[in-house]
Amino acid sequence: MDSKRDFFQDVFEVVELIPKGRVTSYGAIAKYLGAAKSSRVVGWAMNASHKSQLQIPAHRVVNRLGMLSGKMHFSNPDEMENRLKEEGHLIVKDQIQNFSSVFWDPSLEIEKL
DNA sequence: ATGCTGACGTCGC
DNA sequence: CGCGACGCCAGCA
Repeated sequence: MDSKRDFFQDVFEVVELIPKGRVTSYGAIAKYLGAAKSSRVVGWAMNASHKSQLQIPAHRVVNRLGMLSGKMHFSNPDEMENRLKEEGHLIVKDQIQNFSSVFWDPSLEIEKL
């Protein structure tokens, strides 16, 4: 079965599907993949996203609190915050304001094939 | 080859 | 209600 697909690959596809102006959390992706307890691995996938040739908008992925917990891992920490601001998000203290409104739940937006 | 850490989240006390 | 510990998977020393 293809269910053995790489966990990272699934994460990459979901993250790529995040529409501009929206953000999601590691846990949301993990749950969508059926691994709510593997939220850490989702973050790890983001780390690999830089290695991947695919352009993964990792800046659109934040923690449950809407905090840019992974900004420090970007080429430039300010890049994540800057990009989100360009998409119309308001960042205060490295935290996305109005996070609930811009939150994008894959399990709700993406139709299961 | 083995063990620890790491971009989180949930459960337990 | 607040703090602590565990779990998950993969990369790296």
